[in-house]
Amino acid sequence: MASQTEENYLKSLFNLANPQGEVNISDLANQMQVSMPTVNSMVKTLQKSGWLIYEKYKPVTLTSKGQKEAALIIRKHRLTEMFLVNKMGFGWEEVHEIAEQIEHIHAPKLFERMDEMMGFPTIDPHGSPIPDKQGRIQEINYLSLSKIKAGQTVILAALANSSTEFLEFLNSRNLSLGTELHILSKEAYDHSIVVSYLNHPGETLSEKVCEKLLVQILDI
Amino acid sequence: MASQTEENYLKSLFNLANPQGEVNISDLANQMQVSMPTVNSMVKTLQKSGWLIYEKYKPVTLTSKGQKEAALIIRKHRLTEMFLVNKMGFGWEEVHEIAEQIEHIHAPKLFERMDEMMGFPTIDPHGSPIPDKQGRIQEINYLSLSKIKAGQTVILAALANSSTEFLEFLNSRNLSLGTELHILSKEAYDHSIVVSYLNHPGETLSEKVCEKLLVQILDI
DNA sequence: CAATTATGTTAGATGAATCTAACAATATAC
DNA sequence: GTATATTGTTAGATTCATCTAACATAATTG
Repeated sequence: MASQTEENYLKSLFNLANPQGEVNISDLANQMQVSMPTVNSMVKTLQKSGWLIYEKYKPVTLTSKGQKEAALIIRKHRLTEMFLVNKMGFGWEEVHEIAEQIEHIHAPKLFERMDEMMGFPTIDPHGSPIPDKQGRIQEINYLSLSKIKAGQTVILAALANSSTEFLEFLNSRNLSLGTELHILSKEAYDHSIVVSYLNHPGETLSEKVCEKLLVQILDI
Repeated sequence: MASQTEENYLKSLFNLANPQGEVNISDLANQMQVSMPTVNSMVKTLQKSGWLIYEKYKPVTLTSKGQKEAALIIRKHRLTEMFLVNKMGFGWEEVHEIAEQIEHIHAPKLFERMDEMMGFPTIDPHGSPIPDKQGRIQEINYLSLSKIKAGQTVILAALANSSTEFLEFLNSRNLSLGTELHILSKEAYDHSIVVSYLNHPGETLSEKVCEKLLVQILDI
């Protein structure tokens, strides 16, 4: 069984993996906020337990065992976030820190009960998919709002970033998942977008914000 | 802030304290399932942080800061147990192990929400008092069923032991908190008791069981 | 392609929480 | 009240997760 520290490395490895599944030591060190030698010794440990493949001076790759383990931790994290929002009345900006701790609890029944009580949700409060019990993750390919042409109507489906600051920004603009957005115009100079939704007739969203808003095109 | 390990020592110290608040090193070692030298070095650490008073070759005593900290951890444990039973449908025999992990979560709002959702309960699923937010614990002096005379009627109010085995025994006999018990007779030889309750007209309870059943006398 | 920059590794140290072996103090019991 | 048993302490080692300093390899770039 992986220690809490090891679990956090697995999660970071999973999230940092490029399309080939590779992760650089320096990126991992940066993500984990530890020094590179620390990562170096930890990847050796993780390799010994069969969680990843490591060769000197090469990026590391999770084994399928490691990928599954990571996905199951992410499953616990996302189920917890959804439970806190749906069953305990938390705001979507409050749940990450708590889920970060609860994801390490070893109690299968606890997470099964959460899942059951919520009717087996497939996404978390930020629109990210919840891996299933086998650690399989359903990849949904949303589009970034920054890629949408003026005139189109879309539904806000997920967020590419779920930092508290970003979530609080969205709260201040009354933006939540499921909101229908009409793209009124795009500014060529700074790539900002003007949208209308609900009782917001013309809200300007910067490129930085648009990149993080993942949407589905509404075909009417 | 105390580490998870330190929190467990504080909790054990709180539970093992005699009426003078003293705890022996050997009892603590036994409770924590570690060696005495380990406890010896840990009590020195805990003293440096002001959680307890330690003098060579003397039993240790929690400071009031240490007592409060311990009570607040126990508060989180008991709130969690109650939440798992009342809001998530767990049996009283299933919750200890989970609460043992969740009690170390640092998230005041999580426990405040649990408390709120349950209407601020004062006891946990095993009848033990839940310390308040200031770490004050309301001492309730129930009587052990083994001390009750034949002919009396009592209400099962709490348990002096909450091991899974004992709770499963009680489940098998349909005994739960709030059950009204009529003491039919006491056996002088082995101190067993015959009680009637619900649809159990004559159930014999051994002395060992009676000692762990804490009751209130029903004055009619 | 050689020089520079970025990335990765080794060696050695540290603090936390644990252990065993050996020793010391206190308590108990004839 | 000494001998024995219980309880507590010291010393020294171990494992985990971390660090810094120094060095090595790989990648980038003029």
